[in-house]
Amino acid sequence: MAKTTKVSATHESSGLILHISGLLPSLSPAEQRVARLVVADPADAARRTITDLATAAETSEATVIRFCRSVGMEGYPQLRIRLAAEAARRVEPPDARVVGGDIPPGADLAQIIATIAFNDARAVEETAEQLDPAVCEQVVDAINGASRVDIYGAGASGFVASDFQQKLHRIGRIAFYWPDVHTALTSAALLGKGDVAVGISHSGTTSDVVEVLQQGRARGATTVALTNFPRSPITEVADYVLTTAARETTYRSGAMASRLAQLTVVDCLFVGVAARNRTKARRALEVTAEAVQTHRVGAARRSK
Amino acid sequence: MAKTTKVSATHESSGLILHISGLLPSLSPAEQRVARLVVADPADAARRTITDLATAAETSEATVIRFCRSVGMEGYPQLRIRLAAEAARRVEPPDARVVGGDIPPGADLAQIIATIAFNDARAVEETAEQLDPAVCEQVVDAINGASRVDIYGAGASGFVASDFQQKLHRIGRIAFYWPDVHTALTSAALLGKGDVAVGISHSGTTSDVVEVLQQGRARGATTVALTNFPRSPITEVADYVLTTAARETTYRSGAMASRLAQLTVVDCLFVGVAARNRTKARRALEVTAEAVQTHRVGAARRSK
DNA sequence: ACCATTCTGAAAGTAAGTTTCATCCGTGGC
DNA sequence: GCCACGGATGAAACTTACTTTCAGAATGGT
Repeated sequence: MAKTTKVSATHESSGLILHISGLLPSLSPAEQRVARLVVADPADAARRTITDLATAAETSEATVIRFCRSVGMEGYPQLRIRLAAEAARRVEPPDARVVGGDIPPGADLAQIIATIAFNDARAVEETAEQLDPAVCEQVVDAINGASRVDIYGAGASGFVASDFQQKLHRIGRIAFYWPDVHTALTSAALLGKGDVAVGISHSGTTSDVVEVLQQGRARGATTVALTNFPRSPITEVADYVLTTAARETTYRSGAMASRLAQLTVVDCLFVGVAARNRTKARRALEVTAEAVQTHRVGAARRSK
Repeated sequence: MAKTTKVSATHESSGLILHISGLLPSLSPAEQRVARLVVADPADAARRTITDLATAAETSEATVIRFCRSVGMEGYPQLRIRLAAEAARRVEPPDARVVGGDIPPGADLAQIIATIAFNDARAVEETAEQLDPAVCEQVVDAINGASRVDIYGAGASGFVASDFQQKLHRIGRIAFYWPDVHTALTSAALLGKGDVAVGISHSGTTSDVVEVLQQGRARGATTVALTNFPRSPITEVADYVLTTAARETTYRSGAMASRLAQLTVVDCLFVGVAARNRTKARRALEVTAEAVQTHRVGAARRSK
């Protein structure tokens, strides 16, 4: 019987729309059509009856109901009122900055900056909003109790993995990051009960990372996935799933906002772990800070 | 002639609840009972079915419908979504969270998450706000015209440097990141006019980075500094200075928010460069994306 | 006491939402 | 190439929610 994978359920009142767009790739085609309508204009969707919406999505009512269930709602009326609530909450930014939108061709730098910052900040905020503290807590506990933590990530997610490793190391936790698949597999094979393996992948489909995590799990380690898509392959080999909430654009394929969201989650876990052992962590930080002191040059008035 | 009590229709999105309490005295007793429930807890009312609400108000469904009409709604479902929307709107902003504040000792994870996300998002937004588009433009131009770009950074800033390098590389620009000081110095020594050297340092005092940037400048390269402190040593060896705006806390010495701010700036520069040569950059991105395709596992049907 | 008017809920009626099920389609095994 | 299987899908049956109708009860004026 499976180790019940606990997807951090979008919790309480907010983030449904994000949750839906995260789930989008894992939905069936007909459901995707519904989802797109809903995401495109939640307020409008809330106004429609189920039959109406089904027609607009060129599908049957049954599919709309299936869609409701897929995104974790009981039924259509429930979805409807949640959508209304969310639509009301987001008092859309007045200007024409399409959330998650592409950068218009003729954009000048000022526009580009505004758009990127807007999307990045959003991704961070929304990720935090939908992050389930309970799941985080369990992950923190796992890391805290681990004799060793392995962190995996490829490409852009590799930087995040590396960053996490370095952070844990600075507070005296034994953590590793393996940029190379083979070494990573070897390392994962040596994990055991009480150890923790963290896999980071924006898409959740990076086979290398999934494989390594799988390996770790097979050895009895507690596995954690950090991804943007709660139903992606990586979540199937994870005991705990933490999701980011970045709506990526086409042009910014590097998954830019996603990276920031990942870092935010990493920071939260890090502070969580550090907070568990406050004095020790602080000492460790001070010592490591001192270690690089000689590589600093004078001046720089620290703003307090 | 019936006195069609046409109450000035509550207009558009807001004020329904107020409107209802205004009309309350003019309603019939049974309707008043309904109204009181609704006003007392709109969100709760929105969750109930008409039968449920009728029972709670000790009356019949018919009366609830009459109530809907009395307050200017078409029917119960309409009332329901309006109530949901209003209830959602009236949630106050996330209380006084000290900007840049430390994490309080007794904090639980939910608080930690909120604080970190808040600070991170602020750092990103504020960085974008104070970023000078004109300077960015010049930096973008310099990078765009460079035959080679060197990027330097140590510690946490090293990840950012590395990230920037990888991004530029993905769109076909020749860029390097040197994690090691000696190699970096060697590389910097080989820079020439028309090349660009970028130094990243949160504090602006990392001697390794400053030295290398200095070296690059001496060789005639255009130098760019990315730091949080506009008066720090690194700015003295830079032709262009880009600043982040992160207010760091004491405990979070890892300069967590700063890193996100740096990444945002990097993203802006990157998109700026990419936008200069749109089709070529897009092609390059597509090619590199394809290159990793075989390392993805199925499932997650990507929409379109 | 009587009628007119309004209020009210039961019950009938209609529309919305939900379930079931047969069919279809693509995939993988033989 | 064929077949079995499983998921996806919509038609139709079904259930529940919502709306209307209507007759009785309450009120209030004469």
